[in-house]
Amino acid sequence: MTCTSEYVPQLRARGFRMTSQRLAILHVLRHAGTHLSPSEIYRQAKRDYPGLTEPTVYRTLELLSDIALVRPSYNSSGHLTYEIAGNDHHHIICKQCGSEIEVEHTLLESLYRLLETTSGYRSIGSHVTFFGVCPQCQTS
Amino acid sequence: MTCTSEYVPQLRARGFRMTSQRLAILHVLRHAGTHLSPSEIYRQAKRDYPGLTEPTVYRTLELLSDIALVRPSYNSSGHLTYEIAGNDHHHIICKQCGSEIEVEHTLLESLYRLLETTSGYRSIGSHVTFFGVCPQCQTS
DNA sequence: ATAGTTATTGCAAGAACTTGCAATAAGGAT
DNA sequence: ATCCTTATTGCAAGTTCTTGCAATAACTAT
Ligand SMILES: [Mn+2]
Ligand SMILES: [Mn+2]
Ligand SMILES: [Zn+2]
Ligand SMILES: [Zn+2]
Repeated sequence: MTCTSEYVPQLRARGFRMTSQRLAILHVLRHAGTHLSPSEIYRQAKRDYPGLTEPTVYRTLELLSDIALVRPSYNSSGHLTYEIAGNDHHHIICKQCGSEIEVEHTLLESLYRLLETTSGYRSIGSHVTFFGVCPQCQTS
Repeated sequence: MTCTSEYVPQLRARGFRMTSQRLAILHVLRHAGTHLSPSEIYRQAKRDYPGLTEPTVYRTLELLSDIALVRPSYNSSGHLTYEIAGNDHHHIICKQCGSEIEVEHTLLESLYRLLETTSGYRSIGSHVTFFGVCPQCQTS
């Protein structure tokens, strides 16, 4: 499945257009498979499309988040990072050393049901980041 | 309980000093009782202590977060905001209209126990923000 | 009270992020 | 193929946030 064939319909369905800039950014995120900062995305996508500018990167990442093609999250220093949307998961980051682990979404499902019934809010979102202290840092 | 008498010992206990700047910032947050952005905190605290500068505000908020006197969180547009530490709670923000509600921490307690046992991480932190769609926005 | 130690601050410069607006180009229609 | 509409971009300027370093002031010890 190529980036073009996969993402063009998803953009069109919402009334958005595919552009070289968006394709370059999606390509970077898809190939990376991890969380990337806007500036790192900018740096890499510029290789594909040298005319790319920073404002476009920021605006594109926000759009792609809105239509759920990418997921925003915060790293240990509180800055926004993005990753390509895929299997649902969450993160726990160590407050002290910054080490990060993934958490299956299934662990949160009963909480989400509870939140939805008690709050009335729906489709309460994925990709949450929790902060704690990792096993290593607990000993020292 | 005055700000000075309450917070001086908490800073000292960790080897930090109380300053007019920190006192002014703590005072603003305590009086506000809601989430405030760094620039709003700066604006208000400057009234108490006109010499205050922005770098000090940012550094202070980070310090106070580290020692848990204030809690950081993200608003609907993804920007950092801070509130004075108090009763444990979390938030759900509507992705569409930005409306925000609080969630008792007790609702999350069993999840936290589950996360701690499965991950090995400890004291997994409070003040999480979930994103969903509020009752009003569901109808339209 | 005074002096000494060093955490904290202000300054200045830089990096990251945002915004308005005119120019461009994607997609639809002819 | 060509034109038309308007979503999208680049540019330039502005705002927010960060960082190194020298000056300041909080606390300790005398
Ligand atoms: Mn992730
Ligand atoms: Mn809160
Ligand atoms: Zn750790
Ligand atoms: Zn809403």
